[in-house]
Formats: sequence, structure tokens, C-alpha cells
Amino acid sequence: MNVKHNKENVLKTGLDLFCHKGFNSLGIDEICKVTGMTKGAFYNAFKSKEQFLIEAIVLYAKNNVNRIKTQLQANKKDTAYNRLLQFYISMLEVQPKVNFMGCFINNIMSELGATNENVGIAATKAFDEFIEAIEPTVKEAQRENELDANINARQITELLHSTFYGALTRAKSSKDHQQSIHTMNLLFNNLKIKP
Amino acid sequence: MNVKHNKENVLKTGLDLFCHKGFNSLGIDEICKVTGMTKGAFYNAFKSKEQFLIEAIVLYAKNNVNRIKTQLQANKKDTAYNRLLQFYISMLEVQPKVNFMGCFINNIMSELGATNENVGIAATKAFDEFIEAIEPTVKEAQRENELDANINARQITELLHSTFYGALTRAKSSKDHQQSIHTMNLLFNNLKIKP
DNA sequence: ATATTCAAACAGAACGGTCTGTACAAATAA
DNA sequence: TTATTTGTACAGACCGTTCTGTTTGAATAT
Repeated sequence: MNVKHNKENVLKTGLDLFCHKGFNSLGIDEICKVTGMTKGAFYNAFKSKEQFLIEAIVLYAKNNVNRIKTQLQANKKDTAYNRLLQFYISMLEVQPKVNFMGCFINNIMSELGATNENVGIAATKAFDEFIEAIEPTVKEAQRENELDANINARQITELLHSTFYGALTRAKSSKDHQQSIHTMNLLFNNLKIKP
Repeated sequence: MNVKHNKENVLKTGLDLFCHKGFNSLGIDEICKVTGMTKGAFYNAFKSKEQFLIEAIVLYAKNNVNRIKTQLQANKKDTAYNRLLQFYISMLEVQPKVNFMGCFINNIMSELGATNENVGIAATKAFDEFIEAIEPTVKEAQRENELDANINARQITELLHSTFYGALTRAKSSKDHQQSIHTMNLLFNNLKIKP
């Protein structure tokens, strides 16, 4: 077996598996089988399955924050408001392609947040990072007079975040992202300052 | 042991346990221990753990729909808009008392929706019932001119629902319901027709 | 009223399978 | 050589489910 098993690669694969199967339904054996690792190598690299999950959460958070920042900073010719809306819509539009798996952090939070403190902490931190990555663009939209500058930017961001995650969960449940896209559009419409 | 083990009572207890521990973290042994049942009695009453969960979901949905209807129809002296807002706020306010467990349906959906079709169907049905229980009061608020009658009532209800569940998940994650209450207030403020 | 029958409810040990984590020897690197 | 990493087998716990035998209580027969 000539495959290099650096932690980053294994984590990437494990993260993908966790995304689709959750924590309890995914065994170490399967992770090893898919990555071509053996148990010895796995437990040499990771203290435990829990620790592996936590590192996967951190990796997911990092990737997601990067994606948020990249996507919100692309198309700068467009307004901040439009970039925000497009960002959320695109996250919903991708759902059919990923089997409506929703948000990994949300899923893990639901499965383990109540019983496993360390996992709960890692997941909460990830959530916070997402919100912080979005807030600057909300402020930008306020400066561009498309979102109400009298409302605290953080509050607006929290509202966008909550509605989006609710809509994402709804899409996951109903296996239909169109309704969720309508919901996000309706919210954005309502928040937009009428000229 | 003189306890009567009718299904309803066992389901009630099991539901409570599922709410706090999720599906995979709760074993049949624990259900039996808490209810004072034995395995024989359990498997005589229920086909499987999965079937037990599904019946618990149905029970939860029934209770919750009743609670929604009762709460939205109380205080009729208040406007429909205010009753809606108060309903959501009260659901968030109770979170500290239930250890920020969030919504049972949402949790189960996140844990099993992707891997277990039957559970997914039951959870989706529950979600739909909640929305249908709320929609009439949204229509009422439109008739009372506090919500925009030009927008489809179902769409507004979906928006309220999504934001609420997102906010609930956020409260669960951050162990802080105040931020979520702000979020719901902000949404309602924005939706209210300015006089 | 009393005895008999019988199906459903129940007890709880046992089973088969799965899981995480460990032991330890072999392989490799220093 | 000595230290580290890897491969594999396995320990030990756990879990959902099944199984066998027992209790129970109502229906039926005497």
C-alpha cells in the first residue's frame, strides 16, 4: 500500500463520510477501508473516534469559512445585498447534489451536542465562525443602503443565519429546496430598503 | 411490579428520553429500566426500536399540534400577529428549562433523516402538520392588516417556521435563548405592516 | 359456581453481530 | 541498535433482537 496517509487527507475523507452517515452510523473500520488505512495507523494518528470527529469539525469549519469569504467577495461588481442573497441561494441549490444532507455541523450538533460536551463546544465554535464571516458583508450592504443601517448588523446576520439554517433543515426534511429558496427570497425582499 | 405498562405511558417516557439523548445514544435497556418494563414486554408491545421511535414521533406531533392550536387560539383579545409572536417567543423561553434540547423532530431528522427512510417520512409529516396548524393564524393576521395580505400565507408561514427552527437550533448550540428571541422579534418587526 | 382451555402479556437469559480500542509483532526509519 | 510506525488479531463491552418458559385473566365448558 503506497498511499500517503497524512492526517489532512484522512480527515477529508472521514469528514465526507461523517457528512453522509453521521457519527454513530460510521465505524472506524469503514473509515479505514475507504482511506486504505489500518487500525494501527488510525489510532497512531488519532487519539479516539471522538477526537477524529472534532478534528473533522475543525476542518469543515475552516473550509466553510473560506468558502463563505470567497463567495461573498467574488462578483464585487454586484451589490453586497445581492451577493448575500446569491450565497444563500447557492447553498440551497446544491442540496439535491449532496442528497439533502443539510449542514454537517447542525447534524452533529443534533446527534451528539446534548450528550458529548467536547463535540458540542467544537460545533458551537464552528457556528459562530460562520456568522462572523458573514457579518462584514451585511455591514457593506448597510453602507450601500440596501439593508437598514439602523439595525445592528450582528442582529441582521443572526436573522439571515437562523432563517437559512431553518430553511436548510426544511429542505432536507421535505427533499425539496425550491420552497426553501422561496423562503430566503421572501426574507431578503422584506429586509431590503424600499427606494 | 404492579405498574401498568400501557403503550401510551411507555411512549411518553420513551419520547422524553429520546428528546434528551437522541436515538442512537438511547438503548432499549435504558427505556426498560426507566419504565420498569422488561425486554419481553417491550418487544411484545413494539415491533422494533425503530417502530417505537416512529410511534413516539407521532405522539410528539399530536401533542405539539394541540399545543400550537391551543396557544394560538388563547388570548383572542390580542391580535393574531401578537399571538403568533408570543407563541414563538414562549417556545424559545422554555429552552433553558429543557436543557436547550431544541426540537425533537429537528433532532431526529438530523440524526436519522438521511439514513432511515421511514423515520424521515414520519418526521417530515410532523413538520408539515406544524406548519398547517400555524397557517390559519397567519391568514387571520393578514385580515387584521398586520401582515401583508399580498403575500401567500403559506409562504409567510414557511418563513416564520424556518426562522424559528433556525433560531431554536442556534439557541441550542449557544445555550442562549436571548439572541434567538431577538431574532424572532426582528423578523416580526420587519414583516409587520407599517401603519 | 367451578374447572378447563387458551391466547396474550410478560420475564429475563441468551444470541449474534458490531463496535471501539488495545496488544503485540513485524516493518521501517533514525 | 533504538525508536517509531504499521498490520492484524482480538479483547471486551454493548446493543437490538429472539427464544423459551411462565403468568395471567378472560372465555368457555362442565
